[in-house]
Amino acid sequence: MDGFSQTNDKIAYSNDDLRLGMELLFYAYRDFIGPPDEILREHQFGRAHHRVIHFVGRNPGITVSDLLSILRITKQSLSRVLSDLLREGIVQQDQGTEDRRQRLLTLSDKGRAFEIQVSQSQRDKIAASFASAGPEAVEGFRKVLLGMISDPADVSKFFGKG
Amino acid sequence: MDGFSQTNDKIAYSNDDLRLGMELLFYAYRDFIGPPDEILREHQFGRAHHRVIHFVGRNPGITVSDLLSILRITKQSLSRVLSDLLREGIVQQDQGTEDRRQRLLTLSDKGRAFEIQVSQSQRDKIAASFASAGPEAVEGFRKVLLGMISDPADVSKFFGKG
DNA sequence: CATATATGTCAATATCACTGACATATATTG
DNA sequence: CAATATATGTCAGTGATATTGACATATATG
Repeated sequence: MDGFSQTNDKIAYSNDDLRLGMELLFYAYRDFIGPPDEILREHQFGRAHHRVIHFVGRNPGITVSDLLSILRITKQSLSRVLSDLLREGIVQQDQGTEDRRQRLLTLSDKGRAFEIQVSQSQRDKIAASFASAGPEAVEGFRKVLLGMISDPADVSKFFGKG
Repeated sequence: MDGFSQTNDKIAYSNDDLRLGMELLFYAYRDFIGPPDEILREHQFGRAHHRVIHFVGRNPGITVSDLLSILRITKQSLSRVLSDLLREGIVQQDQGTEDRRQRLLTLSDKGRAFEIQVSQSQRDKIAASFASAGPEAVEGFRKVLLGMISDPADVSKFFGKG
């Protein structure tokens, strides 16, 4: 029975199954975002800075508006964070060539080094859990999380599925 | 090859594999916590209130200090949120019988109804993703997330594994 | 030229978290 | 019993992250 009840060919998950899923997500996220905080604080940065660094690193040349739509925050909120990172030389801003209104964002060398340093604990944690859970579990992890994302294009466009 | 490279009997995940995992977690969490916000705002509540409602509902009679250790926040932070919920009659507080210093927290009928209302979108989202991904994927999702939680006892103690 | 878009900035406000200090009631221990 | 520890609550100050609203500039597009 494996913890769920079966009706015809559909599997109905109990309230407890669903709550467990919600809590696993809460706890994993809680423990995932915690460790980088200390390093960030030494530089007077917070989690918002980390998110920007991550997504700019992942998508070199991303525009401000695309970054806003990933982060789902307002430009006023991004502004403070981004100007910190520009001032510290972590992120670079270049005028777009096709559309010169755009400010294309990339990490500097310093920014790339910082990204690696800050995210190391997260990479280690994911790598350890992936290795321990095994490839089928990893595939299931991906499938379920992808199914919970409102616009899967947010993800796939950055991983060459399109 | 399935997207990862193999060395002996260990599977090494690429930087991109790990980043994908990090982003899936970010996006899923982002989209998961968004929808309840509107309902909460109508009651002048925020996400912190939702978390308290969830975990008190999940663990009736939980003590303040156990709740604090789940949420990993300070008692001063919890205080504001908890007093809102007590004032609104969502959460009830009873003196412990064994240890009368303790304040045992439970949801009122009103609180249980509110919990169902606020969390409905999250249950729907998880249920849909579980159903679409299939039972093996669900098991993998659980395994990987559990592996990322620093203290798995946080979870298991509430799900009768001990 | 008129309008739309991409970006930036100023100001006010709310939520959620923190640290530090101190108070009260109750339990535990020597 | 006296001393100490624990569970909880509260006051005060601060910081990070987010919001809405208003307005400005540069550039693109019709």
